[in-house]
Amino acid sequence: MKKYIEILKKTKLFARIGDGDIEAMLGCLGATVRSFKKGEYIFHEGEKIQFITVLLEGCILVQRDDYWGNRSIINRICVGEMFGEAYATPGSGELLNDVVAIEDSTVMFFDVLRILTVCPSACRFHSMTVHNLVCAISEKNRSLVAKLGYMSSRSTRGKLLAYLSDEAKKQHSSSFEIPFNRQQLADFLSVDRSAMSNELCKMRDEGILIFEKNKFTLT
Amino acid sequence: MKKYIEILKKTKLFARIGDGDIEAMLGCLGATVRSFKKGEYIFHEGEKIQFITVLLEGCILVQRDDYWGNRSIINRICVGEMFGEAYATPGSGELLNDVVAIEDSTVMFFDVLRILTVCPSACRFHSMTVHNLVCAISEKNRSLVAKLGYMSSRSTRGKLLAYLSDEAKKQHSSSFEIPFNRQQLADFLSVDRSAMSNELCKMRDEGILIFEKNKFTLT
DNA sequence: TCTGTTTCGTTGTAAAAACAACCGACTTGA
DNA sequence: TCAAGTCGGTTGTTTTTACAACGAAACAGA
Repeated sequence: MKKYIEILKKTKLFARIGDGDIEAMLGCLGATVRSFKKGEYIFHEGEKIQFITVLLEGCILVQRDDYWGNRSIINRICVGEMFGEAYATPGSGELLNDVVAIEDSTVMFFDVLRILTVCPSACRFHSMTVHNLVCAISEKNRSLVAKLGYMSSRSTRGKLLAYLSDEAKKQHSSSFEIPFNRQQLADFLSVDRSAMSNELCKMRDEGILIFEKNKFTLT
Repeated sequence: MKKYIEILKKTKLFARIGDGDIEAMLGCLGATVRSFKKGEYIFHEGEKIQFITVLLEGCILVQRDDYWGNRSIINRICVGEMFGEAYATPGSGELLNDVVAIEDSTVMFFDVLRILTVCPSACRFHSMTVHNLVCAISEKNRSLVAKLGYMSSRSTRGKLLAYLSDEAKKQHSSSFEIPFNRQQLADFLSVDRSAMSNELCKMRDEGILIFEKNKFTLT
């Protein structure tokens, strides 16, 4: 466990909690660790889960394949980020998405009930963790609304511009890298890959942007 | 305040908290009430807010108009539901949407900092409220993911079927009413109203569904 | 009752997206 | 180093959507 403290202290869930305290809390929260190979599923659609999870190593996609095989990528989880939190809370139904490792990954599981109900005052940082949890879920909520914003554009170009300009803003630079290859970006924005590729090249020819692989510059 | 207790006790935020205790908490949480006329804005895009709000009377839309005048409806808030919670938490940026009353409405405001940080043990139901808050935000989160699911369909028909079948499931009946008129539904699904109207009629002619105004039956 | 407004279906046209198929550049690994 | 697989761009065709415009029905208010 100890070797993951450095990662955990940078997460939203354990913000403003000291190293020693985090270590003490892991037991209190019933934390467990598991590794997954590239391509392995961490959760399946339809599952009921009671774990909040934090990614310690690797990379994970939250996605969904519909009846006709169209894949839609909801979110990409990077090291230190949380997932599953919305489906772990009491009263939530089954998972609506698959969660799959796209690199060899390590994941830490927390029983959500122990976060929400056990020893709210006995463990001195417990209430801070709950506070952090509220903020983290809120943030996830905002990023979902942002994604709805990209997807509500009627055209492929509109979706691309909405996403790319938001990404530039987030990274405080008109030059930035995106965490997707072309197929993944298309699945993320729910558009056809070739049509998207086409549109990107058109925009490049019009001088709106420059790109090379997954590195983009808005001009 | 007293007359709103009946509504508040049915909300997610005050679940499992008794009438008397709710009344006592309103002061502790610094609750205030304000009324809005139909068409009035409760919050504007770009605002910074620190209030969690509960709708006591009326009806509210969370929406956004883009540069070209395309309106996109994120969510419809009914009596007893909460809004603004994702943008009220510390560290969140400005509001990404407008919040507008589409009927004469009454809203209760709670200072989020007083929920999250004041008297976590002094007030005996405070921690229960925080627990409720986590669950409520999670639920909002899931409904956003569900909406992403509708919108990730490539076709208008796919979006309609995804939304309508989900609504049927939610209301436990193949006959149900939706809370939107045609234009609002189109804005909610980010499609053209006339194209959507067209598609609905085609589906009706194919025997997939029946509808009359905002009452639908899937067959 | 008259009038203006909202709502919803319908139509035709132009634009855009999906789809399928293919190619070349690169990477991987046996 | 050869073969297979991945990735991204390109092209042409078909389907779908957006857009604009109109009309009928229902409704609200003076």
